[in-house]
Amino acid sequence: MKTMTRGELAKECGVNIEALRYYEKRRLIDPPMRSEIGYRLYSNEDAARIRFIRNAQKLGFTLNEILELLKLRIKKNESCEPVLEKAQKKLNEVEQKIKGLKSMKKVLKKMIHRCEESTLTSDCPILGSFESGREL
Amino acid sequence: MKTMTRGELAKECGVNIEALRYYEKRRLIDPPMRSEIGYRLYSNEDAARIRFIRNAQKLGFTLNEILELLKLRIKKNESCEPVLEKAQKKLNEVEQKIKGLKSMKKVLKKMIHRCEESTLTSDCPILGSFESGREL
DNA sequence: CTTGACCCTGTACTATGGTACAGGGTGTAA
DNA sequence: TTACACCCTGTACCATAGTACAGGGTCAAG
Repeated sequence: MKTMTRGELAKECGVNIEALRYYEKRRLIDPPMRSEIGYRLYSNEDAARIRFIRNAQKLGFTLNEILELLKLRIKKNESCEPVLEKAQKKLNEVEQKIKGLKSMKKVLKKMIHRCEESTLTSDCPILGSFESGREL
Repeated sequence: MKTMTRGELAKECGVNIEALRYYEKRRLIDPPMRSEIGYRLYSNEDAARIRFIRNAQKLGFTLNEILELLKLRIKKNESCEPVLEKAQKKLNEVEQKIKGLKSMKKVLKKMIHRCEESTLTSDCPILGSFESGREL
């Protein structure tokens, strides 16, 4: 199995090298293997995890929430129930977020549309459409 | 026009009273009118703004980004161009976020589905589907 | 055989987004 | 008229999520 050092992984995932140590401390990634002289050796799975973390953060999840997401898996001979429940809850959250973003998208599109239609010298009739909040 | 005090607005929007002062300092809301004895008097538009801010935060926008969103409007006799450009950029961001959330939703749904299908004593075949990150 | 580019640990500092007083004013209700 | 619930300002503190050293080890190239 191919392994990476901390610097390599940081580069590959576009994160600061110190963030990797921080994620380890926060238990978002397992303590990686170590080389003979004590260097961390990361796997491709670690890289996938880091990318997952960054993606989820951009979508508005906190590190604690991401930890919960990452723990959502079933071990052999254990009941699915608790995982199912959490997955259901997360699914709801995700659907709410999508809904919110879709409203935002709609308003932005309307705005762009109106901008493009009006001539540059006339005023755009958008004032008040966004901050009214009624559409979110 | 009906006005609200700080406490009333905070209650209505479900935010801490001090957050309102903070948003004012960060220029996310305009300095509100004051009563004779110096109390802040907020309008319904202020309330809408506060709700917008909270919504946008849940969707992963920072206060600076939200400020940009809120500034996206066209004043009379000004060119649409710069606003159009920013709106376009924001639209892209929003669409990316939706895409990411949809992937997450797909994985969660698959998980829930598999959980529901399997009997409680058998193992769920999910191990590794999520943290691989390939689906995001 | 030392210089440079990595890595290690521990600890301190930072930015963002609040939250919590302290010390003081106002206005109504008992 | 005083007690209480509000409001004001300023400033200090807090959690989260990093980021940046300091002080030290390893190893390959010049």
